[in-house]
Amino acid sequence: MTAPAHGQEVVPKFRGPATTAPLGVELSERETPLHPDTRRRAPAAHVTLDAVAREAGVSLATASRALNGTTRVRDDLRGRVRAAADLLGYIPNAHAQALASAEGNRTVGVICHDVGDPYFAGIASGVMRAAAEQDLLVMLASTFREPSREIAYVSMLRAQRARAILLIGSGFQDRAWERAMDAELEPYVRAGGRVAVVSRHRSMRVDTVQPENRAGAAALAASLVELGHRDFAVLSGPPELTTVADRLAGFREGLAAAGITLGRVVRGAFTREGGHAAARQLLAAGDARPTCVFAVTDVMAVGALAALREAGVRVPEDMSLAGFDDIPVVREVSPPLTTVALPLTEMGEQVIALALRTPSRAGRSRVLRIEGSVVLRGSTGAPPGS
Amino acid sequence: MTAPAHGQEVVPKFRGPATTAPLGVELSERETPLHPDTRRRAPAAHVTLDAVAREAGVSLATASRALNGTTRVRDDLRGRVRAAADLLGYIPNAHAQALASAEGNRTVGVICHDVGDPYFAGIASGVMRAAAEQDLLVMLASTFREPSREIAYVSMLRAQRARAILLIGSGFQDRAWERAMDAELEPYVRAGGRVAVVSRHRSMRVDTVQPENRAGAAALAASLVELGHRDFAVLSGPPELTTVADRLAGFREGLAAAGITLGRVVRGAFTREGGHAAARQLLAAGDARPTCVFAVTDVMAVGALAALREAGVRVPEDMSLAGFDDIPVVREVSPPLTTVALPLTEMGEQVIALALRTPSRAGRSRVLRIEGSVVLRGSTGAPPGS
DNA sequence: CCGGACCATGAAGGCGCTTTCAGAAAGCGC
DNA sequence: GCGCTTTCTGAAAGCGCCTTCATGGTCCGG
Repeated sequence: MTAPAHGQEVVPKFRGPATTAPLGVELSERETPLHPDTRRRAPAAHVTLDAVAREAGVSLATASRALNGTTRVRDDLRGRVRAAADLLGYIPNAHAQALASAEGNRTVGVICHDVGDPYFAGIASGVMRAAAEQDLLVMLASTFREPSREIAYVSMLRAQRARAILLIGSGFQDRAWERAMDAELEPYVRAGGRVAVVSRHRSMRVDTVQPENRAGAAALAASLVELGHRDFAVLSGPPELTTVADRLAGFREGLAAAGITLGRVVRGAFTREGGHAAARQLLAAGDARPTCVFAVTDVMAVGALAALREAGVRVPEDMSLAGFDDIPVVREVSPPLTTVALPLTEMGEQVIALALRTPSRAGRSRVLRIEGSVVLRGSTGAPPGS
Repeated sequence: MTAPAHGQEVVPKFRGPATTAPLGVELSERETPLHPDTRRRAPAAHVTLDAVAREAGVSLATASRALNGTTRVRDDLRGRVRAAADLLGYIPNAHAQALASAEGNRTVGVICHDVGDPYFAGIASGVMRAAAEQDLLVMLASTFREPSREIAYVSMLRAQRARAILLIGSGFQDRAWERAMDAELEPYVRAGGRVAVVSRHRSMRVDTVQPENRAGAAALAASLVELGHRDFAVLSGPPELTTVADRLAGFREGLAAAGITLGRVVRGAFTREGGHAAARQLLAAGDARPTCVFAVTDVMAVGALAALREAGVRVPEDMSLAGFDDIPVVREVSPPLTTVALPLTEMGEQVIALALRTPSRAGRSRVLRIEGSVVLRGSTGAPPGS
């Protein structure tokens, strides 16, 4: 569908004036020297193994064996093949390889909510490191928290015959979605695909890296009570996320153990802005203010901290604030945030290891529980007037 | 290819004891219900188009056409094929598709230094968003700043016949490396592959999103001079990174324009810790302290800020501090950092757009210049004693 | 010096799909 | 009703590679 060839090609030798595009960016073209044959728009075909074999004067089969080392090949032939491959710049076609060999390809799929979020970036970083060690390529997808998109991605990864699919981040408490996801995953697993997840527990019979959200939140609550707090509020996220539900429940349990009932729960988006808005909403409410606030994620806590500062609420003198996850940024803000630390990078490494490990007895899924540890930092202190 | 049915199925009803693993994590197995035929380790073959065609009672060719809509197919047949595909849970084999059609596959490769770094996470996020819109799958690789690994990844992406390869982040000023990279990229481009980069300019005749590092740093310098500063220091990164060289040079130029010579330049790693260490080193030196410090990236600036605080140096009262990039965290620290803002997400969207756009006249590579804008925040002020 | 065991090699058959190419069916004007 | 064009369908040829399978050659003991 290329334009009909002109008899004469006219390339204006024109160093484009800096045309100014919106947003303060500038687009220009620069001329580059080119090999004569590149000018013709005839995408030089890729070098195939066949060409290598011919160049080396051996059969296709031998060339394949020489390059992959599957079978012994006479040394001199192997040398010739290698040399030919080099000379021609041969790169095997991974698709053809995957198709021909039952071995499956060397790619794994990772689906998270948003790589831009430090929580996922941390886990993804761990996954990448582990993948690199095993010589695997990672296909990363961000769902931007849209459940349907997550399913669509699983489907795409299935089409790619990814060796494993990793689902990172809270699932959704939605029956229909769960069923759809299960319907997508089940045939994949049956066909030999591996699945592992981080932070999901409902209806998933797959290997899981499970942060102890509930216990962690409970422990945090206990620590905060110990500081002297009695009036609490929680900045919560979307209730359909299992992580949110667990942390909230855990926090409640922790308080209950000390005979305290949780006060207000304000709901916000699972982002910095969500935390900011929730905190403002909390302050706006006329009620007596809590002495301590727990944001279900650090990302939200950071937003909340900003909101408190803007409102002139001193942390921790007027109000204590705590989060969950221990993303890097919480150590940089001031005061640094008290939180429940999760080993994010390590979790990423674990989840891929779990997926790739030889499956245990058929039908058994493993659960790797990750205990969070409460880290008290400057954002929490004794309640005012104590 | 289904497993032979058993007469009787015996599934041990055994809830595995929780075996405790190192690192405060706990590994346990849980039993899951399984379809009888899943027990046999005979990875149920994938459903093929052939099966769908047979189920629908049409030829392979028709089934293909019906599903892809490449040619008109009688409505009732198309319906039957669709239904059969659905029923069987057919998912096309992307490898086979890629191999058969010259269309190439729908994946793009992205190589960055480290997704865990907020700078790259921001750009990656933009890439992912744009890719999602175009229904593309992204293969993401982190080099962890090892040049050779970058080349290896390009090679892997070539093997995958990725539609485009995006190189994100500063290149290395190293002749041998450049040559090797070029040798890898050139055949790829000749074969119709697209390449686009962010922040590279040496020896690359490819589409580029180029932040104006030099101009940005110069403008920052001018702004700082305007605040009254005369004594400057720079916390610099690995000199082989082009970005570092440009920002440093730009900052020098900006100062020179005001007749000022740059004082100390302390070199550190391109990380938070690198910035921290560099700042400490700067303070440790007996010299008269500069009144203003420029860290070549925000990530380093954040580390430097921590170091200054630890050393009891007040920012900006005792010393001003500025960074470059405007990653999200700099707005959260206190004081918030002065920096040169780059539209990271947008840059990610642009670089993929650039790569995917129909190539301009043969041999022309486009350069999209991104102007950074100086954002003065709390971390900079008038020099002490003024 | 011959037969069998062993090995490296080449020919050929897929892997699952797209896409010509040719043929059957249907619609049209004369 | 005939010949023509216009549609749509099915057969078959690959895409690039791996992997039996069979073959020719070599090495050994007998």
